[in-house]
Amino acid sequence: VMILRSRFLDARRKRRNFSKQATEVLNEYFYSHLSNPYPSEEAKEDLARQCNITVSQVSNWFGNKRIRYKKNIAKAQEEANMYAAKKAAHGALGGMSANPYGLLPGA
Amino acid sequence: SISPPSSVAPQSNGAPAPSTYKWMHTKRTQRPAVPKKKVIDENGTNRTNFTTHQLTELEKEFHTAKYVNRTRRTEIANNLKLQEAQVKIWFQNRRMKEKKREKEKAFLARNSWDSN
DNA sequence: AATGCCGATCAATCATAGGA
DNA sequence: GTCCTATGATTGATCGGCAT
Repeated sequence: VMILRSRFLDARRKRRNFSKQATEVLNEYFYSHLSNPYPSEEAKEDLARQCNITVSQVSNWFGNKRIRYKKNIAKAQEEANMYAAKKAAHGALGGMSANPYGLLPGA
Repeated sequence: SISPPSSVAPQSNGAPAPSTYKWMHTKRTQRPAVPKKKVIDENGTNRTNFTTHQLTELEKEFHTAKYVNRTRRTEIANNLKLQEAQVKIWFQNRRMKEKKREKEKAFLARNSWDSN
């Protein structure tokens, strides 16, 4: 209790988890851009609107996601494949084909 | 719309796709300390935790001026026992923080479609 | 060539939410 | 209520680019 951060001042740190749908939207974007999960400012604003959160929160989410993904690639890749499969099954006719996500569990 | 720190993954030919991409390996030099001087911590974590006093003083200074001269910066660093670079970085981060808050505020105001 | 600032990000940590 | 993990936010410091 010496230096202690006067953290109690950070009342704003009253965190609330994002809605399930919001997390779903963010994850879908993240895993469909796994080769470069760095949304542009515009993409962030778009995601923010879709998720009903702020742009900063979108930035925080991606920052945390990237770091934590790296922390445990093995575990995260399962989730990655899950989203990849989900997208593949759902977006067979979708309108995208540039360079999807591609993961290989064999590693 | 610009500044993706790292480009895309190799994705050459034949192979389906890499299981890992460049951004996943990027190891930002594990805390090499600020600019010059080096004071490696117990393990190498050089993220200094400013004391409440230091932060309070820095905030006061910021309230006076968003930017610091070289001379003022030297004084502050001396008084607070911080590296000049740390003071410089602190002000930089502080300005960014303020700007971010203003930005959110504006965006939020724009979003609240009341104006009836 | 050197130094400062910006914008974005990193990386570690804080503090709480959620689940067992 | 206790303990542990998941997760949003904060922040000192780094990276690349650009300006002075």
